[in-house]
Order: sequence, then C-alpha cells, then structure tokens
Amino acid sequence: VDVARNLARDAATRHPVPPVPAGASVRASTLTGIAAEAGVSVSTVSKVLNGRTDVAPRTRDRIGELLRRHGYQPDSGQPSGIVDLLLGIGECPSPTFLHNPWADELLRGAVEAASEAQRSVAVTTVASPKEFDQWVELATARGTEGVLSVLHLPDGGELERLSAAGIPVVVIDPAEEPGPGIRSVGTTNWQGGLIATRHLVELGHRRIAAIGGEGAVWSSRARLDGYRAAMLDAGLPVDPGLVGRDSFTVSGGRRQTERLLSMADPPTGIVAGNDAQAFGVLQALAERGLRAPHDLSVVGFDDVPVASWAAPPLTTVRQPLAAMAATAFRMLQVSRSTTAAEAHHVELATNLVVRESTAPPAR
Amino acid sequence: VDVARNLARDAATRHPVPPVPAGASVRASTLTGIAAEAGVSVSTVSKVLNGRTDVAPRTRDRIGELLRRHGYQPDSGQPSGIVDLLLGIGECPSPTFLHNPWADELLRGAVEAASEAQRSVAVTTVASPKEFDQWVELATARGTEGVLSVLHLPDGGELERLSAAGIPVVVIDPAEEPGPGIRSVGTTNWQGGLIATRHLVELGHRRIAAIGGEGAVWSSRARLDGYRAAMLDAGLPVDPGLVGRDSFTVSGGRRQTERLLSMADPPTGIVAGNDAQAFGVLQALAERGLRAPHDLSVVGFDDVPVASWAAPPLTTVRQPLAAMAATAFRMLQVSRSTTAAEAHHVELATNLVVRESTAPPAR
DNA sequence: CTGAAAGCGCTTACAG
DNA sequence: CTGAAAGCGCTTACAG
Repeated sequence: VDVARNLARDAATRHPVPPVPAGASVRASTLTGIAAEAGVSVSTVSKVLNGRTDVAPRTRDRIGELLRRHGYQPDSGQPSGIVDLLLGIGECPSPTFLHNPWADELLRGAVEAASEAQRSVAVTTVASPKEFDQWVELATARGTEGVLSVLHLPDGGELERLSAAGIPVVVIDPAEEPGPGIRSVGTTNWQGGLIATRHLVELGHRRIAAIGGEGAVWSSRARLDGYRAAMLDAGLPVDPGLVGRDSFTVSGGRRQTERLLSMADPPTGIVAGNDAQAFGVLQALAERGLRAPHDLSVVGFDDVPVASWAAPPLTTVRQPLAAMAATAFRMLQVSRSTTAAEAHHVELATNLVVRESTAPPAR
Repeated sequence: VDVARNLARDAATRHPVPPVPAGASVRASTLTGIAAEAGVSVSTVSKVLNGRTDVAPRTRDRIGELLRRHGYQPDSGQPSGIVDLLLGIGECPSPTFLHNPWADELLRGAVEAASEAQRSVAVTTVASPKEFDQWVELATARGTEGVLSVLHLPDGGELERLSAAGIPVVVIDPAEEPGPGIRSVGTTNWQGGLIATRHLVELGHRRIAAIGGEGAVWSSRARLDGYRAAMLDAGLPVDPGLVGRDSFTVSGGRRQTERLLSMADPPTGIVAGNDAQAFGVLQALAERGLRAPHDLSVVGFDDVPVASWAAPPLTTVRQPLAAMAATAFRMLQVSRSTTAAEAHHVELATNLVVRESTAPPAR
C-alpha cells in the first residue's frame, strides 16, 4: 500500500517521460525516476549507486539494471568532459609501459580526437587488478565518459563493474583475442607480417628470419603467421631455426640477432616483431662492425616516431596508432547515444614505410 | 535589518568556521558561507557564479573576490580529481610536440605522482592562444585542480584568467626565462653542459664541438654556456666554428655534423643539444661509414627513454624528467593548501649517464 | 538589482 | 533490508 502511494506521488512529481529513453541522445535520468520505475524509494537507489551493502541482492540487481539501461550519470548537470586512457602495464610486453614510445602516438591520437569533441583525456597506468578497481572508483566518482583501454582486455568482473557504472569501453590493440562482448580497435597484424616479409622477398632475399613476441601475445602470433604466409607464397622454406621468439624489447632483438648471426647459414634479412626489436638488431650489427642494409636488411613493426631516428632510418610496417586511438574514441561516443551499442572489432590497415634499413642482399 | 537577520541565520546554519580557511588543507566553502561573509543572499552569489548579468558590478566584484579567496569549487562535494598537463605546441622546438619522446617521461612522472594522490592527469595540447582560452573554459567547467604547463610560460593575460578561476599553475622546463610571478621546475642546464663537456675533456678530447638550439631557447643557452665554461676550465680554446646552432631535431644534428666533419680540422667529440640531435650525429656518421665512439664521441642531452636504443647506446646528460613532473605536481598541491603560495623556481640536478657513444679519441 | 521561497537531486542517520 | 524525514548545496521564477 505504501509502495503504491509512493509510486503515485513520484509519478506525479516526475515530468511525463517514457520509462526508458530508447535511442534518444542525452537524457538525464534522476534517482527519483529510477526509484519510481523500480518501485523502491530514492534512498534505496542512492544506496545502490554508492555501493552501500545494506541492500538486498535482488533489489540491487534490479536497480543496477535500470541504472544501466537509463545510462544514469551522477551529477547529471554537465558532463565531466573526461575520457580515460588506461594503460595496462600488467600484461604488456615491456614492464614500464610508458617508456615505450609506442604509447606516445596513441595518446596523441586520443588527445586530438578528444579535443575536437571538447573532451580531455585522462591518462592512468594500471599495473594490477587492485589498481584497476581503484581506478574504477576514482573514475566513476568524477564521472568519466568512457575508457580507452590499451592492450588490456577487461575480464568479466571488470566489465561488469564498468557497465554497472555505465562506463563504455573500447579496447585498443587487445593483447588477447577479443571476445564477442567487447568492442576493440586493432590493426591488420597478419597483413603487416605479410607485407614486411614480401618486401624482403621482392628485394631478392631468400633466407629471411622473423622475430616474434613471447608467449601468446595476440598481435605477435598474427604477424608471425603473415611472415609464414609470405614465405609460402614465394615458395621459400620456413626454417624453424629462423624464427625466434623473444621479449618485445631492444635486448630481445639483440639476443635473437646474435643467435641468427652465429648460424652456419645466417639470414640476409630479418623481420622484427616491433621497432624496439629492430633497434636491437641494429645494435647487434654495429657491435660486430656490420651495417644495415649492406650486411643485413631489417624491417621493424609499429613505425614508432623514433623509427626515423635510427641509423639507418628504419624500414618498418606502420601501425596507424593515432588513427586507431581516434577511432576508438569515436566508438566510445556512439555508444553513449545508442542504447545498446553492438559489440564489434575494427581493424585499421597497416602499410609499409620504406626507409633505409632494407636493400637487396649483398653477395 | 533584513541583511542582519540574514547574516545571523546563516551564521547559525554554518558550521563554526573562521572566515578565510588560511593554511588549512582542503576546506570546501559553500555558497551559503560566502553569502554570509559578503552580506548578501545565496541567490546573488549563485548569480555571480553563473555569470548572470543582473548583479551590481560592485557586488559582483566583492563576491568574485571572496569566491577566489576561498578557492571556491563548483560541485564542492568531491574535488574533480583532475590535474591538467598542458603541452604548449606553439613555441617548442619540434612542431609536433607529442612526437617527441621527451614528453613521455614527463607524462609518466606526472601520472605516477598524481596517482599516489588519487588524482588523474588530463593531457591537452595547445597550439595557439585561442586554443589556450578554450582549454581554460573547458578546464574550469570541469573544475581542474591545477595546471602543469610544459615549456609554455603563460603570459600576463593567461595568468590572470587562471588565477581568476582559482587554478594554480606550475611551469615545467620553461622555454623562456621565468618571471618572478610564476612557479616553475627546471634542471641545471648549465651544469649539464659543463659535465657533458668535461666528460669528453677527461677522455682526452681537445677539439670538442657543441650543438645548440635555435634562437633564444632558454635551456639551450645555459647548456652552451656550460660547454664554454668547461672548455675554459680545461684551458681549451673555443673555436666559434665548433659551435653550431640548429633545430632540436635529428636532422638538425645531422646537418651540423656534416658541417663539422667537412672542416679542415674536425672535432673528435660533439656535445649535442639534446638526444634527437645526438641521434642525428650518429646518422651522419653512419652515412660516411664512420662509427661512434671509434671515429667520434657524442654526448646527448635529456636521456630520453630511447637513448639506450641507439647503436651504440648513447652517453647522455640525464634530465630527471619524471622527477621534474612529480615535483611540479607537488608544488601544485601545496599551493592549494596555502593561501598565498610564494612564487619560486626549483632546479633538479642533471647527471651524466655514460653508455657507449663516448671513448678516448682514436689517433 | 536583490532576496525569500519553492524546488531539485542527492545523501544520510535513524526508526522499523 | 527498507524508506520517511531532515537536510545540504545549489538554481530559478518571481515579487519588490
């Protein structure tokens, strides 16, 4: 009886609004509205919102669902104007992530796209699940408009926390295979491996080595497969000794090059797993008094801004990092205006940037 | 009479608080408090806050002053949790600023310091005074807690806008000489130039060249002077032909090296103006089939993360970029808790990182 | 140009 | 576990 009276009063107070906003653009729902719809008091909704524990699980679920559906924003007054860029340190190749020039261009792309939309990009590095949770807390408190997660593919629990808080996510260059429930932006890694290798083939190389990343890094597997495909296309055998896996760092590239160079029949060209490894290749060569491309050709991967700083400037497969970030940012925006943003994965094309570290083999 | 009654009532409502927070840490002032102090109604204060026009100029000024003094924050409930890192593209060496790995470590330092304080760093690039104004608008709307301005030294008007909005500023590595009214963090550039040069002297070099930045870049002048001081100390003449000024880029370093190498009596060591130039030196050498440190020693400046990627790994003067950003962040925080934060400039020490691009001269 | 009053969206201590 | 009530900080239409 009380509940019914309550409902009636609240309904009278509310503006006459259809219960669920559907595809409409921005519609600030209020606790009062949600409470009426859920048939509970505003206090209870407020508790759910603030993570209080004294709410029955079923009630909490029902209200949570409603909050999500309405895309409820705290302080709904003005939007926060902040989009978060989350750098997952944990599972990425190099432990000190921001030390990787790779992140730089990603950040640039995100900042540019955001500034066009009158938004700012907040950068956070996250090294552990605990830090991730802390970040969710912080970001919900200040009302982030969405997360661009670099490399890190949020797990089920994280996804739930995010969606409970109404925060849309897009993953950039997922480190693992992205599942169906999540949107992401990547590049054509397989094709990148293919064109890098084909470039060397076309220059006349026959013994071509490839360096991959460690373990199951998703992008690395595809690149290596592209390498194999190109070798196959050219009718060239893939000598297992010519394929090395190592960390995505300078020393990884260096180590593999030393191994390769000490083979009885060393390669004349190397397709590195990324630009850092390619710099390592160059270092290993220099140490032996050798030079690229005269003694060995190298192709990098990423086209990190400093790729052109190398001596000689690095031929590399360009990953359009800035464009990837901008695309991810835009995906975030559309998800805010449609009720159910469908999950999808977009891949941006890689392309070869020929500089001076590749040439026909000597002899 | 009414005003008096008002005051009395408001004073009763308010918690017993001294009128101005003084050195206390975080104290959220409310409209009610400000109104009582100004002897006006909350409505009037609210109008001033929202830029309504129907407020007498004198009243508006008085209230504005009070709001500023109290460091009034909208939504004072929770602080925004955002500190801005502003990258001034306009006057810095390389036009596409974020392409400079230099920014990376700065960002890392800021992000780490901020995260300890439960804050996030919003990154914005600003290319023109107009963009700067737009940023101020955006940042005040979302309530930034302060600005870390990289390179860009805000001018009088900008400073005024910032202080009117109650936003504290600290400049990192000011591109020009910082005036007395502003706080900033830099490094001991002069000493850096000195130790880089002295290192080459100690290795036995006599003909040592130096590359500086273009125009009046503040930090570059100091570095060059440090070079001269070290030469003087060693009783070595400073041949004007041995000092070149060029852009702070790879091609700048390359160009100067070509010039230097074609001299009748070329130098055996080069002190570059920054790491990018040092990479350019390495490129110029490689093109002539020469190698560092065998044919020529090079010292960089900055110790950008990729300095160790060079072949050979670069000996360079380390600028503690991350620590600088962290220091600047902390200066921002203290300014929030003290009423009048005194202006000052702090310089962090540079130090030499010896890697493999330097050695005693050949012959 | 000013402020009393109504109201909004939210939170929280407390009674049940 | 739930909600009525009090309260907070703010805004705004309106009376003067």
